[in-house]
Amino acid sequence: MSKGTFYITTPIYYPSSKLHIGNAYCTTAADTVARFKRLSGYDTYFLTGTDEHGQKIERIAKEKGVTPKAYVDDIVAGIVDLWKIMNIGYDDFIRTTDERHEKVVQQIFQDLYDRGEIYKSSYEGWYCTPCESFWTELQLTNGKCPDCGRDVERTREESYFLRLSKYQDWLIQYIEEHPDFIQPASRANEMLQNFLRPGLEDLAVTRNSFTWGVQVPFDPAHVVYVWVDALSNYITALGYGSGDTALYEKYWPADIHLVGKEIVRFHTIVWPIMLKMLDLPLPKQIFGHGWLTSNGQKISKSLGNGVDPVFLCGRYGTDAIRYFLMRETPLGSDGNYTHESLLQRINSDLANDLGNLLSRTVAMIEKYEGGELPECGPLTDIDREIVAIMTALPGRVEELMNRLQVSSALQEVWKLVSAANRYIDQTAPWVLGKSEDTRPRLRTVLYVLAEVSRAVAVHVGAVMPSTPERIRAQLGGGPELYTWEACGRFGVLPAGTRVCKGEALFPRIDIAKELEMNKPATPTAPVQTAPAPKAAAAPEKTADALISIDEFARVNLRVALVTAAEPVPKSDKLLKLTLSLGAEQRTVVSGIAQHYKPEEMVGKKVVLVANLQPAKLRGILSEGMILCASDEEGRLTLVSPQNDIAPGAEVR
RNA sequence: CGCGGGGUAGAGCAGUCCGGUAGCUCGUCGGGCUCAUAACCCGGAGGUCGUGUGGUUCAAAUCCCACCCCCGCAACCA
Repeated sequence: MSKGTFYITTPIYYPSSKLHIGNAYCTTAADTVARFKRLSGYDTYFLTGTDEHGQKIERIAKEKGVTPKAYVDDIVAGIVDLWKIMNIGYDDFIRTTDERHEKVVQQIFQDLYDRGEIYKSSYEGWYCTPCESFWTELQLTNGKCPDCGRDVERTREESYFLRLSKYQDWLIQYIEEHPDFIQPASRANEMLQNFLRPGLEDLAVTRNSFTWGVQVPFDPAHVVYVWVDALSNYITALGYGSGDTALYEKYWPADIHLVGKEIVRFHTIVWPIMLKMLDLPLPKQIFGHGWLTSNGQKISKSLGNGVDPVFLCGRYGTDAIRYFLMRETPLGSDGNYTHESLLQRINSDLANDLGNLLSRTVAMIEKYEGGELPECGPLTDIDREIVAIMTALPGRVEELMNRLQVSSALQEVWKLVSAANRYIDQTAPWVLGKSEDTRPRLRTVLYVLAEVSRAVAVHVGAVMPSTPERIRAQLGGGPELYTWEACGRFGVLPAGTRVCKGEALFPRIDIAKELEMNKPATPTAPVQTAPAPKAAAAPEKTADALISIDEFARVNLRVALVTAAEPVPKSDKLLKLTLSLGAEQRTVVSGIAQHYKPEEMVGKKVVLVANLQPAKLRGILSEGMILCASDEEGRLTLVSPQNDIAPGAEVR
C-alpha cells in the first residue's frame, strides 16, 4: 500500500576528474531522502548520473591522447564504484552519452525548433584563432583574448537561440505564486533579483567550436549546448520520448531536484522554461543545498583540498561518514568539514550515545536475564514518558524529512537516544537486579530499553543503511519488526527473543592519536589531471605522497629580481610583477596585493617557478609563479634567498 | 550605492518571519553512578546577542534607521 510516488534526482556530475566529498555530500543527501521515502511507504525513484559532453572533456581527452568516450568511461567507472562504497541506492544511473539520452535530446531540440522557441541568429563578437574561442566584448581583457592574451578578430558566429526572454514574466509570476518551488527561499530571491527582474536574454543553445556533444539534428555543424543536454536527463532517463514511457508517466514531474547552490540558476530558469515550451509539467521543487567547505573555502577539484571519501569510508565506515554529512549541517547552508569535527561527531553521537546505549542494553539483558528478552510488566510514569517519546517520533521525523531537514530529524532521533541513556540512570537496573522483590520491575525496564533501541534502529536506517541490520543482529527479532510501521508501536518484540552481544557498533576513536597519525598522510585526493607540477605549486600543503628526486628535478626554480610592480586594474588581489632572471625578463601575475604593496616589491629577490605553464589572469599572461609561504590565517610571506645572489640562479 | 549570506558563551550553531525567562552541541570545572565502548547521568562557570547608552514599544537578539566588520558570487588563487 503505497502512499504515492516520489521522484528525486541529483545533479549529473561532470567527470573531468575524480569526485570529492562535496559531490558525495549531495548524493548522500538525495540517497537519504530516497531511502526515507521508500521506508515510509512511497513508491520512490532515485536518479543520478553523469554529464559527459563539452569542450573541457574534449580538451582533456585530447591532451591525454584518448577519445573523449574512453576518457569519461574511465572516470565514470570510478564514480560508480564510489557510489557503491557509499551505499548509494539509486534506481538508475544516466550518462549523457547513452544512446537513449542523445536520441531524445535531439528530439527535444527539434521539437523546440518546430515550435518556434529556437531560432537561428548570430551574434557578433571576437574570435581568437589559435584558441578557436569566441568571446564577447565584455569577456575580452584589454581588447585581447582572455585565454592567451593574443589579438582577436571581429567575427560573427551563428548560433541557435532559445527564447528565454519570452517567458520571463511568466516565470517571475510562477515563482511568486509557488513559494515552495525554490528552496531555501533565499535562493528564490537571489534568482529574482539577479537574473529575472533585470531581464533575461535569449540563450545561445548551440556551439560549433567543438564537436563533443549532441549533434543538432537539422544542422550538423552545431552541437547542443551542454546545459540543454544535461537538464534533459531528468526526463530522458524516465523514457520520455522513447518507445517506453511508462516510468515517465509514473514519476514525472519530479518531486525534488536536489542541486548545489551554484547551479540553482539553470534549474530554476532554463529548465522550467524549457519544460513550459514543451508543454510539460514543472518539477515540484528545486532544492539548492550548500557547500561543504574546508577552512572556509569550497572543496573543489581545482583547489586540491578535496578530501577523499573512499579513504574516509574505508577508515571510519560508510555509515559514520554518511551520518556526519547529514548531521553536521542543515542541507541549505554551507558546512565546514574538518577531520576533527568528523571524529568528534563519530565519538559523541555514534560511539558514546547510540553504540553505548545498545551495548549497555544488550549487556544487561544478558547479565540479568540470560540473554532472553523478558516479559514487560505494568508501566510506571517514567516508562510511559519514554514510550511516549518513542511513539511520537515517527511523526516528528517524517515531518522534518519532508522538508529536507535531515539534520533536525537526526537531532529528534537523538532526543530518544538521550532519553534512553537518562532512563537507565534513573531506573538504575543494577540496583533492581540485586533483590528478588525488584526483579519484575527490572524486567520491565529492560523490555522498554529493547523496544526503544529497536525504534532507534529503524529511524537511523535512511542515513545509515547498514546500521539497522547490525542492531537487529544484537537485539534479535525478525526484520518484519523493524519496519516503519512497527517502529512507532510499543510492545512489538516478543518476550523470549534472543539477544546477542556483539562487537561495538561504532568503536570509539582516539582523536588525538588519529589526527596525529593522519597528519602527513591526510589523503588530499590525488589529482592527476593537471599536467603542471602540482606538488611544488602548493608549498602550504603537506605532501600526500613522497616524490622521487627526479620528479622534483622537473621543477625549475630560479632566483628572480623584481624590477617593476604595479597593481592589476580592477583587481584587489593581483599584482603584476616584472622579473629579471639575469638575461631574461618575465611577467608574473601574483595574488599578493593584499599582503605587499607594489613599491615594497621592487628590488626584492624572490623564488620563481620558471617552467610553470603560462596562464592569463585578468588578461595578463603570467609566465611562472613566485613562492610564498602562508599560515593558517592565510597570511602570506615571500620566500627569498638569505644572501645576495645573482638573478637567474638556480634553486635546488 | 552590483548581488547574496553572515556577526548570539572558548569553538560550532539555533532562536529573528510572528517582540515577552537567551537556548543547543562540543569543550571546561565540580559531583554522581558502575549496566556500558574511560562510556552514561546531574549541576556549575562562561554572553553589554557587531556598533550607535539611535528610533518605535510597558517590553527589542527579534521591528525601523544609520554605520562597522567578515565571507561568497560577479570578474582575481599559477
